[in-house]
Amino acid sequence: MTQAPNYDPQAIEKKWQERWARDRVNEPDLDHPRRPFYNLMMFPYPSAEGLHVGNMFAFTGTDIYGRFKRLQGHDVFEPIGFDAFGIHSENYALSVGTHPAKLIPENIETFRRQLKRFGGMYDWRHELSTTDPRYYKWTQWIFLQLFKAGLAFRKQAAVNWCPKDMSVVANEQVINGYCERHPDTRVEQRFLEQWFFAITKYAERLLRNLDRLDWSDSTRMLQRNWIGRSEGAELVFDTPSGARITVFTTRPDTVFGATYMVLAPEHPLVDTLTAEERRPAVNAYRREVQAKDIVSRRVGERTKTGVFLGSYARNPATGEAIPLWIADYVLMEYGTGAIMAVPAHDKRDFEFATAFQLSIRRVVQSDEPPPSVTEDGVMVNSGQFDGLPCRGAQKKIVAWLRERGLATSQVQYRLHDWCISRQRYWGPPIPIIYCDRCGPVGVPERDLPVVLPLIEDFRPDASGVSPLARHQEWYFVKCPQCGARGRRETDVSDTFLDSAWYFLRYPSTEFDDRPWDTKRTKTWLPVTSYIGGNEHAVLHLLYSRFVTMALQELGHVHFEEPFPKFRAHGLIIKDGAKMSKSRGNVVIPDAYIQKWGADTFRMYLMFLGPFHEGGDFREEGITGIRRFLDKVWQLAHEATLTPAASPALPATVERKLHQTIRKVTADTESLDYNTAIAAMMEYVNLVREQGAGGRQAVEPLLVLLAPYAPHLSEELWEALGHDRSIFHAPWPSYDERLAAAGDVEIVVQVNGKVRGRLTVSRGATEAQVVALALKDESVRKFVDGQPVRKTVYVQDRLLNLVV
RNA sequence: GCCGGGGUGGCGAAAUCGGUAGACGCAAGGGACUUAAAAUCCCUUGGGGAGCAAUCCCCGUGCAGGUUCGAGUCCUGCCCUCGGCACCA
Repeated sequence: MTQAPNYDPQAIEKKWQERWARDRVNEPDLDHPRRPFYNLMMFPYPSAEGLHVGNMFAFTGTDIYGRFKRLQGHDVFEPIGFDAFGIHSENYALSVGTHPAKLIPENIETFRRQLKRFGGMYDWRHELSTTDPRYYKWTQWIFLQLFKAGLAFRKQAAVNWCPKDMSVVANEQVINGYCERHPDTRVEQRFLEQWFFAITKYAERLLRNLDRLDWSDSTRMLQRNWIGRSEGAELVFDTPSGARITVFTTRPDTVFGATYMVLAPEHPLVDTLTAEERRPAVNAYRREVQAKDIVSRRVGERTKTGVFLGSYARNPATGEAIPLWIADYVLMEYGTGAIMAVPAHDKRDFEFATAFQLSIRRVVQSDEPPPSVTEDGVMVNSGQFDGLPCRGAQKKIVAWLRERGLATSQVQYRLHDWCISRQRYWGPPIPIIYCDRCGPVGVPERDLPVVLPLIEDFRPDASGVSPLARHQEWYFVKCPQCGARGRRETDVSDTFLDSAWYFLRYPSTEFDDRPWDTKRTKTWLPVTSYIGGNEHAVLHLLYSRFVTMALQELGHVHFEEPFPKFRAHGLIIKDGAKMSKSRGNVVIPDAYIQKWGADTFRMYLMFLGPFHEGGDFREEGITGIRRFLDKVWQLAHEATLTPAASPALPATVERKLHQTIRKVTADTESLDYNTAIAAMMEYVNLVREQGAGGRQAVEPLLVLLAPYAPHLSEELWEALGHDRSIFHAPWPSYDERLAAAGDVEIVVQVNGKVRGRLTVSRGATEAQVVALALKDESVRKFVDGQPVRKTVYVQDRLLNLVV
């Protein structure tokens, strides 16, 4: 036998990466595709540490799917770009004392090299970076469209202020009261004028559409939770002062048990409702609460505090006068900022009532001591509603109060409007000019982009004003409407706005006169398949959906959901913990690729565990993949020696081949890459065992393997005499009959316990199998002469004899 | 507290509809080849027990019950763990 060349991954991977680039195999015809398939992965943030294995895990999984679709005959567009603006980049730049405008291009260069090295099927013609003025021009343009439509607006609001970042951060970037990027820094409460996007206007649609999106359930659940829909009613409580207090409640059936009321300390009616003699105490309490940061108010001390206002409201159901209080456990941002307190049936109200000795009245019968929150009980102490199940009573009570104008059905959402202002430098300037006469005016579209000036002193300070304000010649500008001296908005926009539309830009990167080309967009969007991490379930994915919906309403795109199909991948952890620089457990793939080659490393990551679950990175298993690829290498080189018309495969190998094609096809489609790889391994083991190599056994295998190990498959495909890329080959088809042919082993149970195995031909009847089973010695031993009372037969699988 | 994943050998994991638990791989042990090692190939490998042996029996998928001819899978109640939300009315 001729000596096969050694498998040298470094050499063949270089060879094929160069050839793919030369022959433009990864560049579909964007204008005339026959079967367009937009295969998208979440683009990376180009950190200084470079691509880590977590990125590579996600990108490999996406790339395998793209290559699989390519082999199935689709024109696959798999673009790549960089999410390079943002506080994260800026903080890093500050820490190393280099300007981000210098640092980011270097990082991107590293990422490019790594992404090319691992063999991603990227169309580099359409690379983008969010920091490119050619890109963020259109980020600003989107802001202006939303501004014109009234969907971007300014609002004085309690915002989260991170003292480390020295900037406002969105609710989504606050984790348990701590800054997402500074887990040891508590976020403070500040009142500032900020730009918001009106995402809450779309809450219902964002929620409802989830039902018809083909998304991972886990992701949909996270979004549902985040949007936080509650059904209930708004009830009106009159006061002697004439002021009416509206409350939101999910339990209008308990209104007879409302024995006091609580307003948020910031509630606008507090002044009106405070009795003169209580004013000092009330004001002191309000100051005390304001001094607290959002965190200690929300997640810190849960001890109930509050003060009595010295006045009363009338319970609309009972007509009783009930005392009015303010307390910081009621939040101005949710509902109406005021509640009716039902201490018998709400845990928080109960704690408060107990602390301040307020009366507690049960209105739902229950065996538990108060507070009982059950909705299964029967109404008591509730006038004409006594005896009704409280679920049914909800509607009746609302209807009864509605007649007097004291109730309306109401839906509340937990979702807040999206605060996009950042008092920082490294982002797209918000394209607004303030004029004393005209107010905030949008920068005219012909003047876009508002270029981020290259300033050396970009360090933020605690003033709440962006560093851009220090740049005088940039700051002062003529009002586009009246020509008077105006001032530019100095805040930049949230980096999540950059990433909320990048998928729209990819197919149209060469156009500078439009954000996206209508025809290209009609051809390629919405995105056919999107794969990414669940850490973006409520940030990026929700924002992108909102921006797309708004753009659709404004007539700029033809669809309202950008990602009809989304799959969440798992997380690669290390030693049981999330990889992070601070833990020092970040794994960089370069050394592994250097040692084992990209193909081995790609497959190793996919074999680690289920793609949607992720797994713990440990190096040990990698040799198993290399051994497998060595075997494929050897089989293929042996096959080059067999004639083109090689003899037919033995029946067992042929059957296994068809079963393997079936399984690899199904598993790759569902992203179950670990079991697809296992199936290919089984097949190779069988072929070797049977000594049944040859072209017929190997060529279909190489195509199945091509998405996983593209370089190796190309090399072997060429060695077998093909002169076009393996990615022009058709995905193999299987014959269900051949996959099923042959004998089957049937398990014989007696009373549910396995007592024997029979080999019969496929499709054997129950009678035949029973007859055979009763001849089997070990089966007879357990039947032991007793009459068979019942038989259960599962075709081609199992027979159970019950005696 | 609420909402979701998940708990299977020494390890990573498999197991369409309820139908042979542990595929595939790692590690480990034994053997072959070799002067030797590496590589490669072959065998063994959930636990316990019986037997000279081929082989056979019992137990086993977090815990306790249940449904079923049959449960890793379905139901009830717990425990642990990971993730999300959280004074959200």
